[in-house]
Amino acid sequence: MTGEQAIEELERALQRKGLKTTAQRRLITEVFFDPQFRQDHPTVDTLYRQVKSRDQSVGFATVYRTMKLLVECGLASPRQLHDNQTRYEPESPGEHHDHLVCLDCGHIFEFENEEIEALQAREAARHGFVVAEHRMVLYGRCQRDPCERRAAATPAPVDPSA
Amino acid sequence: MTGEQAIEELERALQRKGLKTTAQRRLITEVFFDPQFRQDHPTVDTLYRQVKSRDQSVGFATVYRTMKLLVECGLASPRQLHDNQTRYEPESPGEHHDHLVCLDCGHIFEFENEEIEALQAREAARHGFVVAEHRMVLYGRCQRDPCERRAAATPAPVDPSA
DNA sequence: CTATATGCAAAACGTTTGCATCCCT
DNA sequence: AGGGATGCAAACGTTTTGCATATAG
Repeated sequence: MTGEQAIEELERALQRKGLKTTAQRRLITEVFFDPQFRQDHPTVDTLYRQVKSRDQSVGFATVYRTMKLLVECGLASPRQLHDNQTRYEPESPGEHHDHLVCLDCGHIFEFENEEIEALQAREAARHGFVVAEHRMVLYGRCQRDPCERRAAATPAPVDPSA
Repeated sequence: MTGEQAIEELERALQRKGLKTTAQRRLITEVFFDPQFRQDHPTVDTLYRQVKSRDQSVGFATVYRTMKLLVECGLASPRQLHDNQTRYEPESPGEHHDHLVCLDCGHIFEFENEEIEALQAREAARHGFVVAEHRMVLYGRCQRDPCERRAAATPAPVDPSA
């Protein structure tokens, strides 16, 4: 979904809920759906800085409130990955993916595996559950260039338990 | 592992590290390994209150520090489940399990599924990863008595994204 | 015009840390 | 005796909230 499409969808959702379309909401949505963030799982702080650079007057709280709003509208999903900050990613309805986090460089990969999801559903059923959603994060070491070099030298900066 | 066994193991680990056995560490470990907590995934706050009820003088920071210590000694594992509080569970070496959280009553079940873990490893390998650890939480609805009744009546108190 | 949204600052939250004191070893 | 451990309170980083003001519908 492009930024423009996202803004349109947001406006439709706002109208449905009787809420207002504002310049801030449009701007934050546009920044969030910017191609540079598509794989980036930005934190609110990151988004705030990006937004601020385009409109100095936007406040912190507005970014927090707008991201919550995007979640409610189904346009974003919050994720708790490797640190204690909430990260957001654009949501494409019907699609689901999980995460692979590199313990050395912190890089985040995405994957989707229907076989695993089927087994999750079966396991849940064994306990009398119906799965509504799930979170799965695998922690390991990636083979990207900066990371391989770093792996030998410095200690892991990522705490998987955090 | 019983509380007594845990304390013994802790003392061995402390000695190995040149650290000190104290009444507080023993008490916190004993409380944490109390049968009432075995399935409970207590937060630091819960543990603190339990500990405090047995020894009024124990401080908050000591519970935090001791839980971190237990993690280092391999006696506890921190978990981020459905809220923003770190929960701890007793660790039995070599064993791993994942969690199933009821969206209605917040009850936490545990499960283990080697088939899923094998698929996770394969998926990671596909991306050039070796999995060091993983977190998997399934959110759904359980069939316990209070929960089934509640499901129809009140909204879900658990936020899976938190 | 009115309800909603905003920006700011202050509060809240879970957690960590500095420091004087205490107490295992 | 001495280094680690404790309790307290203050600091921390992230997120939420109260409130006066601004603005969309």
